[in-house]
Amino acid sequence: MQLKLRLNNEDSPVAEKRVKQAVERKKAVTETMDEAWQRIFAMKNSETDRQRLTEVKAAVASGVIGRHPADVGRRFSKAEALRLWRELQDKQREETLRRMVEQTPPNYWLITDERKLDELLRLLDGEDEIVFDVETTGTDVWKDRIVGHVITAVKADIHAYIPTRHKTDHPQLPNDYVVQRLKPYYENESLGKLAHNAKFDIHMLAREGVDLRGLTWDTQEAMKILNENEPSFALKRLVTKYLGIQSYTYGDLFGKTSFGDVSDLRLALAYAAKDGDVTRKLRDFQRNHLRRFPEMLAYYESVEVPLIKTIVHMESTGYDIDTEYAARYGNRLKVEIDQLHKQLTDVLGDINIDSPLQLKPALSRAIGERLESTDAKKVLKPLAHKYPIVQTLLDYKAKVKLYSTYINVLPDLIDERTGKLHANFNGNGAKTGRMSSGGDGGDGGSVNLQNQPKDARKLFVAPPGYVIIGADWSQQEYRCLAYLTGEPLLVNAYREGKDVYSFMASRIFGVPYEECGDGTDYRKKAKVGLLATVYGTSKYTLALQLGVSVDEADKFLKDLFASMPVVVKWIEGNKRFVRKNGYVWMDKKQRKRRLPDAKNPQAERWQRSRAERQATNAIVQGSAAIQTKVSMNAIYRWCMEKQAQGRDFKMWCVVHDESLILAPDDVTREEVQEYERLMLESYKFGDIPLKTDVEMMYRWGQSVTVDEWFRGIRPEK
DNA sequence: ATTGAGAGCCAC
DNA sequence: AAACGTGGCTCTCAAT
Repeated sequence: MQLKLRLNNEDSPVAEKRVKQAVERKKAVTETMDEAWQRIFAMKNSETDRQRLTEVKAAVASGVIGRHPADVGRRFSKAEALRLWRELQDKQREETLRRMVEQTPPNYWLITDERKLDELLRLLDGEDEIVFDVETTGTDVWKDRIVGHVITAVKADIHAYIPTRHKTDHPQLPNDYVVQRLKPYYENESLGKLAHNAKFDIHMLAREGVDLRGLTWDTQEAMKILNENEPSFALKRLVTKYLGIQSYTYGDLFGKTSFGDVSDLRLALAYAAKDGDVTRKLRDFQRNHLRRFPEMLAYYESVEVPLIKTIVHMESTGYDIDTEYAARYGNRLKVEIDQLHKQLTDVLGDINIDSPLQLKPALSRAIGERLESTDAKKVLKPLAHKYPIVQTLLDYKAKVKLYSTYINVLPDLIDERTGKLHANFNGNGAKTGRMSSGGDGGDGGSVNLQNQPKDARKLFVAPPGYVIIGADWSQQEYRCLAYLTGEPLLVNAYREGKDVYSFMASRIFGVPYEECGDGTDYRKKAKVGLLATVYGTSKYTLALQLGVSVDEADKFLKDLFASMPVVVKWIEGNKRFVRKNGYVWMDKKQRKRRLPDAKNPQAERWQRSRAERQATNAIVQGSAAIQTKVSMNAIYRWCMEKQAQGRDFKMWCVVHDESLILAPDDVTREEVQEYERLMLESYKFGDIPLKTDVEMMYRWGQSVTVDEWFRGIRPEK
């Protein structure tokens, strides 16, 4: 009895806690600070935590900061260390701000009256280029507002800050007045403009009715050309790293305070004008480096820089979302999801189906098979025909994904002011130079326009009076491969206008072309095989994909390679090159993909193999992306020309190998042909013929052909 | 409440 | 340890 009682006591959480505390007290007494740090650094810390802990350790060691007397008796914990980090931040922040104001250089001008503004504008009249940067209330280009303008007169070496909407008692010029005075300069094409992340500033200026022209350099995008592996593209980080100029991030100095709430304008000047100053210095540094690679410099200036305005235009166009359709569709999905959920919990018990951790054991028990994971494609799909509950689970998962990531979310992202959903596109989101989409959603919500599933695309509709025209490059990457390699098999197939997969299948399997048509096993295998070649798929993965043995997959790969010896040699050459140089070139040396693992003797074998696979993939993917970007710029210019003629054409969306525009719904056949020509002629892959399929639609994905459209047939609304 | 990691899944 | 390249969003779960 006594024993049992004692055990109960020991087991109770209260007792457990007491024991723990006792142990900790003992540790606090016995543990030195060095040991405490050792213990904390041995924990699984995130990269930011590790960084912070390192700073605190140094600050404690040098006596800048110390433990609170109340804490000294306790064990030094990671939590306490991170609390100290925050204190350290505050302390450093105040000190830094004070010093910054004190040390403001005389060529930093705070402009709060007309006389001084006049003086700046007279300077600008003698300039060839300026740096521009707007300070704002936040980072949402659709909701936030400008609170001040940074202008650097490059030749004069004057860096001005013109506050316009700060919450302060200090006098300042009204924003409308400043915009009206600056507008002629902002819009002057022959006055060059430099900026860091210009897309943001151009959007913000557009809000004020300014159409920025003459952009010549974006230091953020330039950095992505100079080193796509850079850990951070924030201006301050780059300036600190490459120019050796100590520069604090906005967060370091102001935390979460909106810049408009900075009431001390001397402080605002010291911070803001420095941006203009260092942006120009960073541009000079970057240009010096890029000049050693004339093709890269030319590509950057003629494609990447103009692309920024193209993207601003596309993002501004925005998307009309059919909210009624979304509501109906969403409700239906919700009902179906609830039904499926009930069926699942009836069998699996009261678990969270959405938690793989809970689902795996429950499902394993239900079907009596040990499961490796609950991955739908790899694990569940093959079991679906055997167990109805697995099929139910697959249906449930698919519907939940569609509902919670797309259908239920899209209507909430409509901007109240513009009535449209605005996506964010990142011009160099991928290290290969492809664009990415997402992020920057303002209040949490954000959307990726490049992974909308077919069913979600139906929510995107043309505005009244417009039609969406979509055009994709047929087999963009394989035509690019044919061009880059000169592989006769591919080149001949494209020259003769044949179906490449059928053509390949015919050669690999020694079967007549006619027997390798659409839907045949031969063609399917050739298609998977070509993909495998470019991606460097192993025989093991290929075996899984084709549903054959590893030996058969191996033989298939050998046959495939034998049919395309030039491609094989080319891939081997890429591997040799990347092993020797640590990077590869994309088409015409316009871009590099740096893969240092490939030539790093310290890297593991699997890391080197991965880098070698990435090398070939990056050349193809990156070169295709160049075609897309050059064409986007051409389409944008064309839209502007059409608009000048009173025809309202706009870029709507780009998804890697597909571009979509909005056209007036009285669009003519000639206008559609102009668009098609831009797709086919803006950027060629040598003399490999290009092909594009053009579709006309009111609702994304529900299309008619151009011929049908001009015969009077209309797609579903 | 916020943050970060991991699993999973959408696109090309 | 991974075995196919490039991305981004949602959800859970643990830690703070």
